[in-house]
Amino acid sequence: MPRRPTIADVAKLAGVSRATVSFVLNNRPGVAVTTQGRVRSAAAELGWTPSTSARALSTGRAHALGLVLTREPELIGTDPFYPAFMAGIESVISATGDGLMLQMSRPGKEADTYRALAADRRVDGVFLTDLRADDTRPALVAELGLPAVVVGAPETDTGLPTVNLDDRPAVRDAVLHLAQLGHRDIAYVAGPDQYSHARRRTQAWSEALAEAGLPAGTLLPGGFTAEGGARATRMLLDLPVPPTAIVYGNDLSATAGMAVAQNAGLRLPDDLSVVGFDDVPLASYTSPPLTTCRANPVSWGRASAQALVEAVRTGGAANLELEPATLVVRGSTGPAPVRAV
Amino acid sequence: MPRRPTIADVAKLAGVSRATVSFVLNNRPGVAVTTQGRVRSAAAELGWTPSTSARALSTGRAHALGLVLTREPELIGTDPFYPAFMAGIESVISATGDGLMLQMSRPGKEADTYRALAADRRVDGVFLTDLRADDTRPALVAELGLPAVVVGAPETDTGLPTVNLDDRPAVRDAVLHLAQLGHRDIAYVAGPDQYSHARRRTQAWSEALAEAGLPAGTLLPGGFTAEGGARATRMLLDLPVPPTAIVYGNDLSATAGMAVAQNAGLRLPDDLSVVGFDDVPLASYTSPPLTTCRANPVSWGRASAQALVEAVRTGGAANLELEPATLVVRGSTGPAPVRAV
DNA sequence: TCAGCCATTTAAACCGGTTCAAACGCCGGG
DNA sequence: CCCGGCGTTTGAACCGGTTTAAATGGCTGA
Repeated sequence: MPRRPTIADVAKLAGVSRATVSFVLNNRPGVAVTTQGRVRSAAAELGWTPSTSARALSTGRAHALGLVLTREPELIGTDPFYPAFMAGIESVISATGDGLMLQMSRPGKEADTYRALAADRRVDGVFLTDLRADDTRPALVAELGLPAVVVGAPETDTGLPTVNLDDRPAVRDAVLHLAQLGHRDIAYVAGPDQYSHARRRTQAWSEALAEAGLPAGTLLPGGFTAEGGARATRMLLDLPVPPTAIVYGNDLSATAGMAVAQNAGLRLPDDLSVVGFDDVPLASYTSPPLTTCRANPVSWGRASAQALVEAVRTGGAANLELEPATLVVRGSTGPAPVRAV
Repeated sequence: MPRRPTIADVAKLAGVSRATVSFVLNNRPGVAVTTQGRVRSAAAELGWTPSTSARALSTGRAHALGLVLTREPELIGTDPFYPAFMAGIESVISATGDGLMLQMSRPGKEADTYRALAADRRVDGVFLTDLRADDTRPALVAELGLPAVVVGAPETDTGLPTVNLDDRPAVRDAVLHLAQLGHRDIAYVAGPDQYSHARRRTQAWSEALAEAGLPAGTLLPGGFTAEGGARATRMLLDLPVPPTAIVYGNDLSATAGMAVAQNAGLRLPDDLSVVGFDDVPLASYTSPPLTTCRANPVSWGRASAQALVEAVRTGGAANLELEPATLVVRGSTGPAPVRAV
């Protein structure tokens, strides 16, 4: 196992000093073209790549970004957001040569995680996802001097660059779509209330009801889980006057809710209309296919990564508003059943 | 923004040399207890944590492990494996103080990814997941001198430490369970054939059929996707004599398959029995609840991380066999329909 | 009293890059 | 012929740790 080459080996082979090699590598002006050529071919011949840790030490930049997954263990893995989001990040940082450091953390323990990331200087900046009401993380990263980008949650001003993708238009369209189909009793099964994005979707539902001139609907927590969706659905169906349509905070809850309704003997969408959120791959293949809302987490990851890279480089970045989520109408929504008066 | 403290600051405050601080930090023997105390409280007072990059440079270890996601973009995110697996990894490396570097890579381009990881010395070792037939990665990491642990795929001897979790007993149990219910025509909707684990499940199905004294069943590709599962199911139901039971390579395909069957007017499990694989959170909440196979990806991640840490430290690790996957019987399997003769 | 030993501590080199001030070689102009 | 200036190159310091060999100092036994 030959020792891997260092900048000194390249310098020797090219017949220049280490400084010159470094200049060429970072294409700094002021190096003769012929010298550049010699250095580059020497580097290529030796297969030399600068050591990340050495470079990190002297530049003070880790060349890595941090993503902390603060979601509850049982929620992580049910959510299609993160993998897609990470794919978006990757598409950006693979170009800049940065790495992505992943940390998992249980809610509540997160502050330590960020503190550790900052203290170790393992990352140059972090993504803040799943912001919650009164989230302490924006203040924390500010205190730590750690560049950060907030993913979502634009209304609470954090003083940090924010990349936002508005869920609300899709939820609003879903409600209006149902209203147009004649539904007047549209319930909502919400995600965990502490998440800003979950609350925002709930709010969009309630505002859209008002906009459509409909009475307030029943609101139940579904926790973004299958179990929560199922339980909420059972409760809704047990009401003296059950809703004719249910909008869910995500597809997982919605799919579970559909199963509950079908087990209860309801036909979808004839007896009950259902709308989800996320447009998971399964959504087109449920029975009936799920009407749902589609965001673009890949573009979100891409934009967030660009913003964070920018923030690391310049100390700040502009807020960015992405294309909002849209409604995808499929078979799980239909005309409201004619109800005995 | 005060400059963050270095080891020199701690040394000065404690009235010792930098070397002593380093010794205390790595709890090396030969430092007086009183000195240790002074150093530790000085470090605590300054809130000092050693810089990862400096440490990485002098020790030659990056204190990070690499996970390359080589799955197709459309498959990533539909699979509950990785998040759970990463949670398992995290539980180990959070104790050792290591980090987890994530890289995404399209199949085919992966060699470059590993090469880059190794060249940059960004990670001390890598997890090799989703091994495929004639996978070049084991040879590659061996050539690069990069410690690695193979996750799954025990039968193809890679010369690398392997952590395995046997899917087959669960699939076998599923087939025997169906046979006992009177099914004689049990089809299989397989995952992508190039993945070793997908092939192994297929093989388990076919062997179990033989063991149960049943004729060979129909085998169709489902690609581990919803769409593939739906398509395969349609083809199976269109057969002159459709199977009375279908085993799917994963829950996603199975769920999509269930929807297709129900849309075709079949009642489950009366007309058709269905078995999945993974036991995703949704599985208990489909209609009917999905009979499926359950592995433990968290324990897999934990064991793999332990093995990789060991391999990095000592240059090798023992192979490890985890508790095999088990069958979870729910409502989607039932007695075979009585068929007109 | 002093050599010798042990426990403890330290100075200095090293890891592999980056960066700045200084040196170099070469040119044209005075 | 010498000097100033420019384009190019380089020596050396520096980043913040680890590690080794050597120095220090206190104690014991002869």
